Amino acid sequence: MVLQKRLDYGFSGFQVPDVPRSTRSARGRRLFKRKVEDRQMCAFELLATVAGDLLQERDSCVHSNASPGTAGPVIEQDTVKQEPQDKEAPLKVEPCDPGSCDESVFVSDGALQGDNGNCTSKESTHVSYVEGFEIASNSDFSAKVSCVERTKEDGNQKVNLSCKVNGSACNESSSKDKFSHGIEQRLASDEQKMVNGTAQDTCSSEYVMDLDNKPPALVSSDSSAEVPFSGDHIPCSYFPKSWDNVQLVNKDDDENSSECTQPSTRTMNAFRSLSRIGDRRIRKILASKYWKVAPRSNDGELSNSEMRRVFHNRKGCYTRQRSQRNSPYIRRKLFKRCSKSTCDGGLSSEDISKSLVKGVNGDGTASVSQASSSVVGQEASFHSRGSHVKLSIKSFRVPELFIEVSEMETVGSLKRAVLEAVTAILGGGVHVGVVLQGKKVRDDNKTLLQTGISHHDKLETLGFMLEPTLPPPPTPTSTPTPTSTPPALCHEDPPHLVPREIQNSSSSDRGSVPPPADGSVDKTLTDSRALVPIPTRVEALSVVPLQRKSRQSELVQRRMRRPFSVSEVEALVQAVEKLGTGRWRDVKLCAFDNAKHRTYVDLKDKWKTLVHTARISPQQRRGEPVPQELLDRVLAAHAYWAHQQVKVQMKQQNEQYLLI
DNA sequence: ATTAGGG
DNA sequence: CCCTAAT
Repeated sequence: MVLQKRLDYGFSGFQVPDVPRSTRSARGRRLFKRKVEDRQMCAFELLATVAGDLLQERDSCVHSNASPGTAGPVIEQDTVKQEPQDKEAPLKVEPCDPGSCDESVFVSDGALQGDNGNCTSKESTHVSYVEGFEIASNSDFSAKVSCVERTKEDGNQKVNLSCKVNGSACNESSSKDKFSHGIEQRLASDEQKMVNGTAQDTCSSEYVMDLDNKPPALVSSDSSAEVPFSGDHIPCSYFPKSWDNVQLVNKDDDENSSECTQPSTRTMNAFRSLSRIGDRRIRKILASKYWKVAPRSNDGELSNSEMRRVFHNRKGCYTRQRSQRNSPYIRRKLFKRCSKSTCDGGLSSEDISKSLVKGVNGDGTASVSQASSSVVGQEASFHSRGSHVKLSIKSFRVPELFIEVSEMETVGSLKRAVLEAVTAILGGGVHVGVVLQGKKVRDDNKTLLQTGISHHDKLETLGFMLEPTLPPPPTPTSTPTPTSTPPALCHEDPPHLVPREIQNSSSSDRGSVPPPADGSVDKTLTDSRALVPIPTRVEALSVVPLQRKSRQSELVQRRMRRPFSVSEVEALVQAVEKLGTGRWRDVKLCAFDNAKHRTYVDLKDKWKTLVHTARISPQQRRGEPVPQELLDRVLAAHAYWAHQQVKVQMKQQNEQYLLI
């Protein structure tokens, strides 16, 4: 079955490295404007455009305190609006340790593709806060950018533009164009200012789209943190061929616009987002369903071990996502498109800075400004520069994912499959949750069938959540529910040592399918909030995905524990009786060929534990009790094959001896 | 890719 | 289950 679901992602704390200074932003801005106008740009690209384009100059990263989460007053043009609640997360730009920042920016100028507009002005940009992304199943990227701040540098004059964009087109009920409209206005206004010179270094504007009421998550300022989104390039073809097919999704109803809490010295210009943003969606259907992913060129960045880790568990899941298949470890410039542009030496992949961004509180504003100003003028290597941009992504949608999973697979394997697919895109650090009909499915051991995920009707209500890996899921632990699918048993030659009757009786239930559990969905769902993309405990969450250590552990999290069911044990025993203890691959093929989550290593390990279990007293055994009869067979088979092995060795020795 | 073992 | 050395 093929699941095509949208991923509603809920975590925060991603860091996005900043982009090196680039000279070509005017073009980007125009493009941005145009794209927005055309509504052909999905939020994600919008983000890419805004962020990538605007982030270019770290040096002049000026940062504003915007309170994306709170509904704020409308900021009139040329008026300064001071937002009292600065608790929101302003960004802090800090020098980056070059050594620790080996990641490149994920934001690129993809949106600028093909645009050869004149680049007349230089612009520095800085994304201060990204609220989130939403990527819909049908193909698009959309993003909610909570607060994007950019600084435009015009000669010695700098204009800071602060943009708050939230997700999709945020329009009033009827006008789809308001979004673009507003942006347009803003742009026009900014440009006007630029022209008039009215914009001083503290002029900022804000584009506000639908806002999130939740406070932004702060990102840890650990410079060594990992940057999930960062990376080199990802194949250009990763992106939809035609952006005409992108849709803007407006998913929030939070109509409130945010305010800019900027320093009073700044002139602010705010575009007030239209109040009610309905749940409407403005969309253009994506024509091409499949994105192409070009094979990844060897960038030699992945060590063997890394690769291995990435692929380690793939066998168990069938993930049909090209990006994953072809470029397993995509944690590189996600937004990089085939833009060969870079007309004036703008952001090229090489330009991407490796520094990371650090998130900070509002009070960091001053420091940020300082930092940025201090760097201003250092045209040189972005490498040396240490500005950081922090982005917090609350939610986003992932482009179409095609995941093929057997109905007999467990929820856990489904999660892993999704996780792998998502990880390929995001770079890991997240945990995938499954939501069905509004309820979180917690039992990873249940099969999809048992959970009801196989029905189309229910499929509609199937959703996934991405959560930070860190807060170890307060798993109720219990729910042993060993309902694994009985493996196919080998129906073949009679085992040598097992009494016939035992064999028959034990294999009587072979092939039986566990009755679908009625309450497949765990009703003990903690709270509906789980579905809410925004984590409450921002602080806690924010730090998690950023741990550098996580690089490996995050990407390849430990496989879900899946205790062997009795029927599986039975199948294993039977197979080993027949094949012996040294042919795990054959055992796998024979008895667990359709159990994707059981590798031959697993089987070997299980046999090892079975032998151990059989040797200890029943009181010492844990977990689901294994029938003594099976354990007896385990010991018998173990002894038998051990003996066989000795015999073979003796024989070989004799042959050798004779030869000599 | 498998096997064998230690952790 | 994970990790690895050795095949």
